[in-house]
This record gives sequence, C-alpha cells and structure tokens, in this order.
Amino acid sequence: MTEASAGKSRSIAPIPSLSRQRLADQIADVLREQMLTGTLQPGDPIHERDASEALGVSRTPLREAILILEAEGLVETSPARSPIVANPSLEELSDLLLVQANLEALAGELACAKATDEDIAEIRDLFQRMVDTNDDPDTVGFFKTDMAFHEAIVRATGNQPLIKTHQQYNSRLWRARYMSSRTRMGRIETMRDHGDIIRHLENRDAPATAEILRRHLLQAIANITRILRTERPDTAS
Amino acid sequence: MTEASAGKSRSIAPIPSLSRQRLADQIADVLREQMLTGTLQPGDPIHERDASEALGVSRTPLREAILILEAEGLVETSPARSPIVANPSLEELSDLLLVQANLEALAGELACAKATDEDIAEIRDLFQRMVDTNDDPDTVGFFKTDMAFHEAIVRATGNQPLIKTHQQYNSRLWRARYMSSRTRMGRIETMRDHGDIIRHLENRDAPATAEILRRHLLQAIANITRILRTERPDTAS
DNA sequence: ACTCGTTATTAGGCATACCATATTAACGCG
DNA sequence: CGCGTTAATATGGTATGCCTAATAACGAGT
Repeated sequence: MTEASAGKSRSIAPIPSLSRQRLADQIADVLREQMLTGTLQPGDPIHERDASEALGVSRTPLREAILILEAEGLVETSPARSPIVANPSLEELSDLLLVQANLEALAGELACAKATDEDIAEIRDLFQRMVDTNDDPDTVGFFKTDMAFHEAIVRATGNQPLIKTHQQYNSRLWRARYMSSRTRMGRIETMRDHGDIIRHLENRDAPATAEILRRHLLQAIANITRILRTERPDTAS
Repeated sequence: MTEASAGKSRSIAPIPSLSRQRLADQIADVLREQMLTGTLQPGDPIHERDASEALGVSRTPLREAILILEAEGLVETSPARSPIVANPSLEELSDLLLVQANLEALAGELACAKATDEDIAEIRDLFQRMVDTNDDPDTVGFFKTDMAFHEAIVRATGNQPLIKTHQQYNSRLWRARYMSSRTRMGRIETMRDHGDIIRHLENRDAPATAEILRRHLLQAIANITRILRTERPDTAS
C-alpha cells in the first residue's frame, strides 16, 4: 500500500492525478504507440475482443479508446465493421499537410511575439541535438527530435487550442512524414530549414519565421507525393 | 424484398443511414443541440445516470457521447467529477478565434482556386438570405445563416480535414459568436464584411479573400472581448 | 457444375451489474 | 465550540452478458 488505501491523510503524494488517468486514455496511448512502431499498420483491423484480451482490459475501455482515436482521425469506423487503423490517401495527406503548414506558420508568427528566451533556447537545443545526431543511423530518434522541434515552437505560442490541433495533425501525419524524413534529401533539407527557422525566431522576425515554416511543410507535401507515387502508384481512389 | 432483407416491412422509408448511426453519435448530437439552445449551459454538469435516464438510454452510449464531445472540446472532464459543459475563458475564446481566423483565411485562399461556380452561387445565396432577413428579429436564424455562409466557403475547398477542424472550432465558438452577433454593430459589420468576401471570392482574388476573412474573424475577437468584459469582468483566470 | 438460399458463426452495439474512490456529513474527542 | 476522523452515499470506472446484424460456408436444387 502506498498511501491511497485507508484514509486519505493530507495528500502526501502530489502525483495522484497522473496515475488516476482513465484506462481508456492509457489504452489510446498504447494503441498510438503501436501505430508509431508499426505494430499496428494502416488498414489493420482492431477487433474489440482480441485487442482487449491482448491488453488485459475489458472491452468497454477498449471501445472508449477507439472512440478517442476515431475523434483524432487515427482510426476509422464503419457501421458493422471492426475499426481499422487509418490509411490516409495521398490526397488526404496532402490536405492535412496544407492545413498543418498554415498552423505552423501561424505558430511561428505568434512564437516570435510570445516565446520567452527560455523557450527559444529550448528550441535551439533541439536543433543542436539534430545537428549532433545527423550522422546517426537511428532514423527514429532523429525524426522524433525533428517532431519535438516543431512541437516546441508551437508550444511556445501558449495557444492551447493551437497546440492541441497541431498535435493531432502531427499524429495523423507521423507515418508519412517519417517515411519522408528517411530519404537523404529529406534530412539535408530538414537541417537547412531548421537552421533558418531558429535564426528567424531568434531575430523575432515573425513574417520570415512564418514563411519558412510554411515552405518547410509544403515541401513535405512534394516529398511525400514523390515517395507514395513510387510505392503505391494508385490506391488513392 | 426491396431493401430490408428480413421480413420487417414495417417502415419501407429509406432511413437506414440514420437508424444505422451509432447511438453514441445520436446522443452527442442531442447534447450539442442542447448546448446551442441553452438547455445545457456552460458549466452545467452532465451526470451519467441522470442524463442517460432522461434520454432513455443506458450509461454506456451516454459515456461514449461524452468522450466524443470531450474530444471536440465541448465538455471537460475531471478524474472524479461529472463532466461539465465547457465554459471557455476569454483567453481561450481569443486563442480559438485566432486559429479559426487563419483557418478561414486559408479556406478563402483555397476556395478561390477550387470552388466551382455552383459553390460560389450557393455562398451568394446565403449572403442574399442574410440581406433579406437583416431586419428579422430572429437572431438565431440570422446567426445560423451567418455560420452557414462561413461553412459553405470552407466546404468549397474540398479539404476534408480543414472542413472538420473548422467545424469543431465553430462548435466551441458558437455561443460566444452568437452573443457577439446580437449587437447591432455586429450585424452591420457582418453584412459589410460578407459583401466584401463574396465579391473577392467571385473575382477569384485569393489574397484579398484570405485577408478579409482573417480581419473579419479577428474583429470578432475584439467584439467578444468587449462583451465579456462587461458581462463578467473576471473569471478569466 | 454453378447458383441461390439458408444457416451458423463471429463481431460489434447496447444494457446492466459490480467495484473503487472521492466527497460530504455526522459524530466524537480534545 | 471546533477540528479531526470515520462512515455512508453518490458517482464515475470497469467488466460481462445478451442482442442484432453481417458474412461466409455449406447444401440443395436446377
């Protein structure tokens, strides 16, 4: 027993709210992680009974987790079918990136006005880490730093709805952008653009920061289009 | 038989899509409507047992509906508390509107390139309806047309993620924007701006359309700020 | 042999029953 | 009289069982 068994004596532990997270949220986290690692791949069905048994939980919270992921656009449900992991078409990815480009442009603009020096220092640290690990073969680690860099910029705006929306778009774009980043040109472009971004940000040059971020994301559309065109020449309805 | 496989010739009416909808979705629709009409007001708790009984459903789909609305930001949940109808602070409304302004600016830009003539005709019809009903005391009807006008522009882009995100932001902003539109100045400004918007849209002038839409929404921030400052001088953390 | 119909199995949707915990009120002690 | 402790109650969280619908396989009839 830790502290929560008998009487609730003066709340010694200030961390109860974290462990008190809903099971559905925890399950959603696990499923998200499995989508990232590839344990769950686009198009894979998620059977209620199988998945709940595999995770050691009952069907109810599993169903609720599916609801959460559905709202985020990570799974798709059909009336009498098992929910399936979203498998966005090229058109949908393009649409998502177009919106994301503008969200990040807005974020860059706001960040120039609102970011503290500590925020910018953190962003620069993330950039530095990317430079340091540029030759590292760990593509996942490099990419996660890439994502963290962008998220840090958005977080520096302090605009909660923007942060949340941006995060959800990132979740849906994770796989596509990861594939895009694995190309050699992807890394080179990323490094150059990120250098420009942090420079404009430190200069508090809002228009320039917004524009480079928009271009950076729009470039991703071209990259992903090229990759998907070769991998799956059609399937985009 | 015609379409109903089993022998249930009770109702031949083609309402399968409606009855086929998940109960949770229907409940979420009802709750959203109640938030719009004021039956549910910001801060009101939604007790699982009471609400499910009142709607004649069990707690399970009611809980699922809550999850849907929570993902949309319309209700907020705390670990051991009944979920409550979201009561966004002025700061949060401002943040939401700032993002929405940029989403609509993007939509206007895209619509200039992608909207069909029929799309634009529909948007003009909505504008005309606003002009016709300008003297109408039915503030809700007028406001709904206002919202429909903006949504039609976004829909004309054909960008599904953008449409969905815009719709969710509108849901969260509904009440605040409705209050804003009830002021006389609100209507006058709305009419003038909408006239400019449809004009630029018909000229396919993307930069102008984007800019007027952004300004239109940013103006709403000022309006709402003024209203809330008088109604509830604080409560904004 | 092929096609259509019927049945069985499977899986998701909903309801209900159970459990754990937080909050509040009442009682007792200081 | 006030504060602390404890117990009761209410509420959200979780598990499970039943119901309905879709699908696939098998059998019969042409």
